[in-house]
Amino acid sequence: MGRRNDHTREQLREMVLSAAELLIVREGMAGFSMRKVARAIGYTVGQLYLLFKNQDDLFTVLNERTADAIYSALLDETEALDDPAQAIRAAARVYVRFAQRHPNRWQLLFEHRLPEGSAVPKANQVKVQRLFGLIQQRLASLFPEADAKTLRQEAAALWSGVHGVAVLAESNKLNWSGVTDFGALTDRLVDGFLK
Amino acid sequence: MGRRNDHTREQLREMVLSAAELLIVREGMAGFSMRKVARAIGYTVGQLYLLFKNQDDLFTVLNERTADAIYSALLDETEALDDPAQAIRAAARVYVRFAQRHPNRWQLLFEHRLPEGSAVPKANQVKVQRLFGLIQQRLASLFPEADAKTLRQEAAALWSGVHGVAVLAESNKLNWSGVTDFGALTDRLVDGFLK
DNA sequence: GGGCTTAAATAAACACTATTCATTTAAGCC
DNA sequence: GGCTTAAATGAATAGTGTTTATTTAAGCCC
Repeated sequence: MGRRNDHTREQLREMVLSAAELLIVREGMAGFSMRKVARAIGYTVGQLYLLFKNQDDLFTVLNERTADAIYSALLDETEALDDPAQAIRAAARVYVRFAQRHPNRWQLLFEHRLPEGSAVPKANQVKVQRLFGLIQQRLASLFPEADAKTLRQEAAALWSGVHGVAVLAESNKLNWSGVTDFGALTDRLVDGFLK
Repeated sequence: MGRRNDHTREQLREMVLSAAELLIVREGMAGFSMRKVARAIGYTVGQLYLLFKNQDDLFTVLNERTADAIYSALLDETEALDDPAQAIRAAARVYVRFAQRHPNRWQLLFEHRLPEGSAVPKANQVKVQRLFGLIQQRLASLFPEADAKTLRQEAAALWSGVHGVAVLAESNKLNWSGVTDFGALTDRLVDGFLK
């Protein structure tokens, strides 16, 4: 076939994105291919390259969405909490749980690298930093007397730690002998830190 | 050519491993290929498959070596230290620095996944757990009264955190606004924890 | 309605990849 | 010197991302 006009360009992009996301969820990065995505939406590969610059571009957009999903999850579970310490604990647990429940999307977000030379787009950086911003705010209201710089460093240390738990919960590397309750592990880390 | 007998089977394996490691260091997982390795040692691809089961098998052996290298680095920088708190601080810094200095080997170790179904070989698991064991010991001598179980959990929480700093130092994801001194960040995390 | 323009979609090609295996080559032994 | 056997090759298979000439049909004008 040639021109069909079944869908608008925007609709097509959306179809590609959701098919790609489903494929990532089901088969992970290893099982992903542009041809599979094309087949899933009933078009040929060539069409994908009229909608996205290349595979990395497609991945970048998917990662934006994953960052949004994490942000929403964090917001949902913390915005009702007034106590900043409790909010941080809840946020950490949500973050770790997201990694466990959506390992393939998590991996795409944090392990996929663009070819060297091409920088991560601003939009993506902002969306990822926003996650961190939530914690920084809570920490600020927990320690109102602290100056901005130490606060940022403190937040970075804390959230690096939480990120580490998430990474290991998801990958099962380091295979902790006997430690399986990552929720408790997260609490331990956060509580150890907030004192 | 056919049979040459230039090298023993063991020598050949060693040649493959060091060529593969060099390639990983230089070009990372993305730039790696079996053909490049074969070319580098002056043999054809087919030969690689007489020496290693497949690419994943080769990667698994490389990862064993990386785990060894990290273990040696940790041991070198901590065995002379008597104070367990200082030893843990030093170990954490070494761990993070390794990730920064050898990002491609680090990535292969912690981000490469075997196809689902095939388990990580025992030898590899042991070599990675050994890293964690070092910290656990130091923590044990720091808190002699603690029971084994809480000690393990405490060590897991601490080392997850350190691992998180390493991951983020190496990947530069989360792009901390302004935080560039990951050594200081590591100290902050460890010190926050040891209290 | 028929022809024209133009955008949408395809199909085929290119240069790669991991992996397998029949075939060839040569080293070591009788 | 001939035979056995292990070492090494080379070609083939089935995939990959990406590009591009070509085809198709939708929308518009006469």
